[in-house]
Amino acid sequence: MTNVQDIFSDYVKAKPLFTNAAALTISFEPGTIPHREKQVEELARALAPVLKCSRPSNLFIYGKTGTGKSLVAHHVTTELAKAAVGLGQKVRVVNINCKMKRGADTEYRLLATIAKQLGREVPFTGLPTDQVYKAVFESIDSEKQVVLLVIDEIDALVRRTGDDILYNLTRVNSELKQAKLAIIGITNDLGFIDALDPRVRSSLSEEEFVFPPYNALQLQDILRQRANLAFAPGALGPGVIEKAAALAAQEHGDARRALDLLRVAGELADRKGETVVTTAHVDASQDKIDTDSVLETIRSQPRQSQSVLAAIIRLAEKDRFVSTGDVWDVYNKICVDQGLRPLTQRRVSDLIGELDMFGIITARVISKGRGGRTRDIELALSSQLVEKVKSLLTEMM
DNA sequence: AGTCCACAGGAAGGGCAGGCGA
DNA sequence: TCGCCTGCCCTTCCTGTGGACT
Repeated sequence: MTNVQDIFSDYVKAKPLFTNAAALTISFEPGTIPHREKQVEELARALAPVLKCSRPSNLFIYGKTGTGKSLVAHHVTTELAKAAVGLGQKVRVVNINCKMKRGADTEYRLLATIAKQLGREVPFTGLPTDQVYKAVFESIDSEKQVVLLVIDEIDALVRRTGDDILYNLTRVNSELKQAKLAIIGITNDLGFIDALDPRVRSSLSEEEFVFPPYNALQLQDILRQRANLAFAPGALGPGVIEKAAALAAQEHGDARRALDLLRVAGELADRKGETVVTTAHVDASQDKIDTDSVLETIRSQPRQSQSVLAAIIRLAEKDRFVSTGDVWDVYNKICVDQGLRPLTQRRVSDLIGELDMFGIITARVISKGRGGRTRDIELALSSQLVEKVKSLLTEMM
């Protein structure tokens, strides 16, 4: 039998793999950003007018997930604010991420978050919207300053709330007496700007920047830079960085994914008490990341949504073709068993759409002629993962 | 060509909870 | 405590639709 004390003492005695694991997280800001020198320079030039207290153009940054958009924007605006201090100017940077739940997913909350970051407390619900606009406006115009409003995942905001808020924000400048406001919009949806109201489009997107995906070699450079900070010398086995970079390059050159792969591979090796991270750990890391994210998504869903998924799994085991109507029938039975009040078919249809969006299922609208129009629903998970999901659902329901 | 199925999905609105000021 | 305002989840009602069948 293994002695628990031995495990602990082995762990303490073992040479540490990590020297600074934080260097592998997305929030870590390295001093330089490899392969984004051009973008950093262009963005800096576009924002430089701030230092002469004039308003820079509103900017728009496009690029897929993990292409360094937020990192570059954060880096340049932070440096800009520093430079401004030296010149006796005041630059305030307000960072908003619209994907953060309860942060900026509605017009009201976005405004409340902006006001809060500018030092003005606004209750997270309760006030009429025009009053919140007023609070934001006043806190921007409270002194002679340039406010840079960095809105990350701006497409998520517009999808949820429409583009009125952007229209209103872009018009704020004409009313400001002493301050100036510039908006930096960041999105990974390349078609996003075309869907905007033309008035918003022209004023919001005065200058555009496109961040291309990283290729495998560039990802290797990024990983090496971070790995040098994160791992002890000799902790990475041969081919580890190359493998993590190659896997992430397949996922549209996502640096975030590459960093996650390396970090989790390190954690897996560390947990087993091994002194070197190998390519096998990178493979295991890929599985673990995918599994964990799926299970976590499912765990965070409300019971109704879990019941819909349980119905889909039950049907998918019997039949290859699963339609919305089938799901609704089985879902109703599950609700009776669970003592849940069943939702309407309309609502269940939306829940199916959400599961599709999460990538847990794929739901394609098809027409079966006289058989009607419905969705063809399939599980998008491996059979191993389905088993794990099933036991998670039985545990939770 | 027209019909008809089984939904998709948009629009409107109800009910509730959280939070405010009076 | 009350009236008001918000977001959120949900229902109800409705129109739209691809393609097999008549």
